[in-house]
Amino acid sequence: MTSSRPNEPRLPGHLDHSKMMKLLGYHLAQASIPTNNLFKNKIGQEFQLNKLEFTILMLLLSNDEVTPKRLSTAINIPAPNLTVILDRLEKRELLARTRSQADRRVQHVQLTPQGLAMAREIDQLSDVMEQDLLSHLTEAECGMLFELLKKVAVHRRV
Amino acid sequence: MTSSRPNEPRLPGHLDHSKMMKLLGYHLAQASIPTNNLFKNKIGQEFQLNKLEFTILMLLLSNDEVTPKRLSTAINIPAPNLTVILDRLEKRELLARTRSQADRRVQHVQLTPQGLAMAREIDQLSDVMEQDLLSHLTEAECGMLFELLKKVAVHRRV
DNA sequence: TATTGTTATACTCTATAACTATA
DNA sequence: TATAGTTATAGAGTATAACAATA
Repeated sequence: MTSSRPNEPRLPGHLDHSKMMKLLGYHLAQASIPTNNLFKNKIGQEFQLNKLEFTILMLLLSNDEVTPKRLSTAINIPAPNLTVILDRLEKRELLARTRSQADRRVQHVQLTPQGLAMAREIDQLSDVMEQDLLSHLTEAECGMLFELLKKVAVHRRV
Repeated sequence: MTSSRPNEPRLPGHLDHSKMMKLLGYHLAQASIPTNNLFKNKIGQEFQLNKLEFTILMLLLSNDEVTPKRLSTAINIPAPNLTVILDRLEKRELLARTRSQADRRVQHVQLTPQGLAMAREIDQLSDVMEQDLLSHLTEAECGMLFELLKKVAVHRRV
């Protein structure tokens, strides 16, 4: 029952996890632990933002004429959930929603001055965070890792 | 406000996501979409297992003398949540909990014959899933990707 | 009749405190 | 007094159906 390779590295708890070490999904999850923790410590906690909220602020920083519809498509969350998130960010006066004149069903979502300032700040902070995270990798390794992850991500037809 | 690189690849919803494309965490999340979907379609749905339950079955397949304590340490979930998961799997008669004779506080968690059969089946299925997922990568790329992800995962001191 | 966005709701996951039984 | 495991509970995150307003 126990693994035939007793010198494999083991999990905390000293359990053989060789059955998972062959799975990409497991490695992705393991690699996500430090990135998620770093995000929480460096950005999430201080600015009271979760990953989705962070992403929304970043998208608003680089795009005009953003609507909830386009956002929910882009980040792949159901419209009702996005409504709640936008409510939250609007209540904090980080963004504002205005009705389109051309089509009154549509809303335009824009950063407020405070939202813009915060978005710029966390954008810069994310660069620092990234340097820390990737300090163990050479620049070549880093480029390779990103390219390989993109190749996996493209496999989106499932 | 809009990105200075208008020919960058864009997100569904046609949004510029250049601010996220520089972040490892974002690439990990994007790459996790197909792996998670594939897991759900090939294993999760048919066997009614989530990722944690799958991991637990795999750990039980390769380890003896497993206790809830060791499991909760290994997969890093709070003990109360593990109790609920083990309850669920025990009710399905995939595993059994027995009191240790040496220390009656401790439980030993073991696969039942059905649990063992299922664990072996999903272990083999996970190999097939993996082939599909990595079919876009050469063997060298695949090895490189795993090594780079391990390097990132080691960065666990955060 | 279709689309944008909202409300209401339910289900899962995750996190914490308080408890029991054993040592 | 400390440890293994449980109970109860609260909070996030996620998903779906039904609705209002507009086209």
